[in-house]
Amino acid sequence: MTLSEENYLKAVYHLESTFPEGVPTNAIAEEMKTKPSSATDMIKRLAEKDLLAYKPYQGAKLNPTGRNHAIKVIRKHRLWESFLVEKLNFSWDEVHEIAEQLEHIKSDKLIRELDNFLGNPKTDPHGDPIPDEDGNIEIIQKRVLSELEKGDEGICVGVNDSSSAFLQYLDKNEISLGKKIEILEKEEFDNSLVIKVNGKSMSISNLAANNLYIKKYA
Amino acid sequence: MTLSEENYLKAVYHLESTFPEGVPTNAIAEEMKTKPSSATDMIKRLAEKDLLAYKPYQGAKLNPTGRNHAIKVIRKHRLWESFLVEKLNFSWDEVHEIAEQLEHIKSDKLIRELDNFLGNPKTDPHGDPIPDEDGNIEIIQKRVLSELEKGDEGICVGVNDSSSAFLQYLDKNEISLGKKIEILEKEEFDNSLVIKVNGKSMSISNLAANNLYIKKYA
DNA sequence: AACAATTTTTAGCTTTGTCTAAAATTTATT
DNA sequence: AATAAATTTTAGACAAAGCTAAAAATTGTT
Repeated sequence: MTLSEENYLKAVYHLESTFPEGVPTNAIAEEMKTKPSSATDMIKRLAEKDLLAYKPYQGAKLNPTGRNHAIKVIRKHRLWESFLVEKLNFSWDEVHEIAEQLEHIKSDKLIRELDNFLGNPKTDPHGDPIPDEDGNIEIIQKRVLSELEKGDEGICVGVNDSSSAFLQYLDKNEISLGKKIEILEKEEFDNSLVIKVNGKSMSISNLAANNLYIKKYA
Repeated sequence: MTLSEENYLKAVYHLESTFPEGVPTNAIAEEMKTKPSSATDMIKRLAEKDLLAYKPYQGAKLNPTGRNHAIKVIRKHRLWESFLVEKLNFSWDEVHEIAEQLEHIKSDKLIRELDNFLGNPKTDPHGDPIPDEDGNIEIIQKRVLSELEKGDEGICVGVNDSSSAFLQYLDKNEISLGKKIEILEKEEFDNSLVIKVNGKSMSISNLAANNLYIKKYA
């Protein structure tokens, strides 16, 4: 399994939630920042290797073997991100690129020991669940902040956009995982929200609210 | 700088102590487990990129830029080996292959933080010196055990052969870095030695004694 | 000095993963 | 249903890094 093959599997895995009937070539190409023709080539190779199902013009669907591989890579990515933040003083907006490299290191023992060393964390620094050794991945029920209604309350459990820009915006406004958020107002005009967090009220754009995951209080 | 280029630089660096007048193509090919023709190709590319001096049939010589790159890779390799042993319960014979992968991860901050996290170790688990951030590498004055004479004493400071087989042999005989070793006898016939270590005497073959570095007491 | 042996280089081919441009297929629109 | 638009695939090229086989240069031996 080459580095590039692993990255494609991961891309297909992530896109499957948006395209459950088959992930389009163009979507894969965009995710991988390559051209559709390149994506086609790679998808064919992965189908050849029996990691996914592919019918021309019908998109790609991981089979259990391929999904397993993808999940293993994701497990490694999220464990390394946790390591960087917990042990090496990285902030949550600095870890993605490095974890993209580290996730391809091959050693079962390494990742098992790393998991133990970190105390078997359940989620990574962005709130995403870390699959266990057998590939089981906990589905955290979450919704985007913008879905909530006036008066609703919840806690911040993750982000959809892991870009430095967004994460630093959150840092600046003291919004982090575990924080309690209450909807004070919904502005019809631009779908922005007024929320209460840290006892203070602030305004948050629809774009930002679309990228913040909340677990609503029951 | 590709992974392969980094590995070649490292190979040339290691071979320069044996071939100070220029590292022969064949030696590089052997070290890299490729064919001489492949080595020639790569050496030319590295010369093209101004990392080493190359004249056909004259071997390769790193220039300061190339040497710097090589040392950085070696620094990363040895820090990762230390991490694996100190933090993740690896033994010294298990770390080499994984460090070969980890040494290519690109992030200055990562390696700086890792160094601090480990408490800025001076040597790796095999006794090899870890270069500092500026590429300064301490030359530990050492000699192979087989050079010592009857009655000499010293402490074990490193190994020349990092193979699992050799390291496990040392483990089995409770020889590790820092151990005091005294030469009780030299056997003329096969150049084996009788040594005292851990208060017990044992016999050690010439081959083994050639791969164990000792710092002789002044 | 001449020939043999060794070392090194060159030339040409392969695979991986990318690209562009053109062809084919599917979807949308009138 | 026919045509336009969008998507996807095919065909052919390219760079990296390796290979084999053959040529060239160097070194060693008589």
